Amino acid sequence: MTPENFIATKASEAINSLYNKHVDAASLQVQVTRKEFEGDYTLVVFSLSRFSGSTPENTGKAIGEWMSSNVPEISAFNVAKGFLNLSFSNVYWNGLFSEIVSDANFGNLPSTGRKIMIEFSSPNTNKPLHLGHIRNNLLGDSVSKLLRACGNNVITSTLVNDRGVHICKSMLAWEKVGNGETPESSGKKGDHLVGDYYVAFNDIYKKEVESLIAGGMPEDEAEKNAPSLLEAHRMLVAWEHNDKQVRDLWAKMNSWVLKGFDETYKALGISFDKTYFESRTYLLGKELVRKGLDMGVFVKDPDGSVWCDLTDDGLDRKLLLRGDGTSVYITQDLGTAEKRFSEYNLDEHVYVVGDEQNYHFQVLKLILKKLGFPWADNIYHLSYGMVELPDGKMKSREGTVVDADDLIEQMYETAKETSLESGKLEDMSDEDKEKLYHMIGLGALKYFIIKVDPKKTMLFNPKESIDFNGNTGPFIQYTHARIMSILRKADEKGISRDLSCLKSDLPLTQKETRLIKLLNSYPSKVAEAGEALSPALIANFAYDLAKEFNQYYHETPILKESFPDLLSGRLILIDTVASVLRRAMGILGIGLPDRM
RNA sequence: GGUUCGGUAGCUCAGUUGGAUAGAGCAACAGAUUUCUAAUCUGUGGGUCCAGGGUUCGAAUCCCUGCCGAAUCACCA
Repeated sequence: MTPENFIATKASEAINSLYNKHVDAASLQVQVTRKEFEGDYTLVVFSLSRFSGSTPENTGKAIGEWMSSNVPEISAFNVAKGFLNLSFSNVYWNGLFSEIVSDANFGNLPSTGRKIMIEFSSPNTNKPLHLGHIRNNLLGDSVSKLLRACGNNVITSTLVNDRGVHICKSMLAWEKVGNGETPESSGKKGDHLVGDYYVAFNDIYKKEVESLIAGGMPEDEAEKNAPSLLEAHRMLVAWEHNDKQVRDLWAKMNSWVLKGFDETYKALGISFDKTYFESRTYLLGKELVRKGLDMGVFVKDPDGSVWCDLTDDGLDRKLLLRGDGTSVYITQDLGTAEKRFSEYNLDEHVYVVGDEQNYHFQVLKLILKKLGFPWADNIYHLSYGMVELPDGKMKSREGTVVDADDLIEQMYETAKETSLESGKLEDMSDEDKEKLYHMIGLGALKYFIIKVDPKKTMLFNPKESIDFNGNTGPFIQYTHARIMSILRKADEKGISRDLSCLKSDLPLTQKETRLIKLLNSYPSKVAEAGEALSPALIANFAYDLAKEFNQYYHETPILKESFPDLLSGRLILIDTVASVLRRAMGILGIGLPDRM
């Protein structure tokens, strides 16, 4: 039981005993006491005057007196306005501390038996990943780990958008001006190579449009009739008709891109349990359209196109099948959702997709509901805002896109520079150093992005992101490294860390009870974050804990003086801090080094 | 125009089911290193929580109106 629940329960008993009124413990408000007041937890008593018929102050006093004489764990109380501040005894904190230490599975919630699929990343195979994808990938990866920590069976998946006219554009440009260039022959990473031809296509296209306009064609018509664009469309049709030459080229270039993506994912420390390819799923959903027509939830227009009328729900009419019978994006999504739920027997499905698709997912859910699927309510769109740069939005046309690989490299380099400046790693092997630079650089990047509320448009300042102070990943990594350093030193000195020293009368300083309080709140923080699909909550928790530890570290000579039991108890405490930091940062996908 | 989401310190962001004098970091300034790692810590200054109204013991938080910003409203994906 958490301290908050404990107090609520006891307070409910107090009210029962004092005023002979029943009040549900869950309805009572208990919060952590603010720093400037004496006490550990605070019961808000304003609303309890109705039971006592007295002022909040008197009510607080009465309940406080009852608790301090009837609840041995409560050592003191004071009342300020309508707030009853309660202090726990040293015995209680020691007990709580022992519980945390002895729970090998601390912070991992019991199994829910629920199976959840989470789809994220979902890249197009015509260009490399950029900063926007990084936010997506990091969110998806950390949320999947968070849901696992919450006791769910999680399947990570990605849907590779490997077909469509945008892919044909890269292919076409490669055919025209590529001279047979390959990743091997050019030394370029596959996704970058293909991306270059996507850019090359746009150059060709732009010139064609210009010359058509110069020849007297209106702009909008020129944009539709540029020869290369028409050619790309013909290529798409050939692809759909399984034209061998087109398919071979497509398969070859896609394999380059996918290999490039794999490297980026590996550098980010991300993997998927299941990879779907749009080229194999894009025809799904037509069955559902038929079903919807039979059920009368869809309508067919005279031209043969099929629609779902959502005007009663405050939305528009949504197209599901074109007049020629071909499907559109949402048709495919309906089909894949149905397939996944039935194939995997899912309880929930989370989609990590940018907020420009909020409307799409609103519609998707609504249509699935109209089709009568009971799981339609268990679809969550984890929507995230755009990443902007100090000089504005990223625009691929203007070349202001931050490339994922470049960024990762840049973070690594900065971590390396800063580490070299500190000069603390001279005796470390080169191999370990490389690992460490990567861990720090990536930790900085991941933490910077994950700590921001997903739905907010965020500003990414490349310079500031590589800050190793303050609320950053490296700060937490550094805190961990310091703890490990102390533990190493303790081992050298032969100081034991025997759990038997944890007796109920071990004296604790205020800073130490604060640390225990924080540690103890971790499981409920995980539950809360899992509920809200918000790894940012975990990031902020980790920072709070690291900060609290650093303050403690500064004013407490951990290895100096004191009795053996006290010394041993302190070491166990900071060891537990390190272990909870590892758990929390593990959810964010951030590694913690033993030294740095 | 409709819908959805944002607006908190100079900047980047927290702020729990409505609770006490709204918090961090960065930047600025002033301090602390014979140390268990100073990549740290302490202090100072900095606020019309977009504006106005409402609900109540109590509002950054909930409701209404307005202002500003973003996304979206495709036979694109």
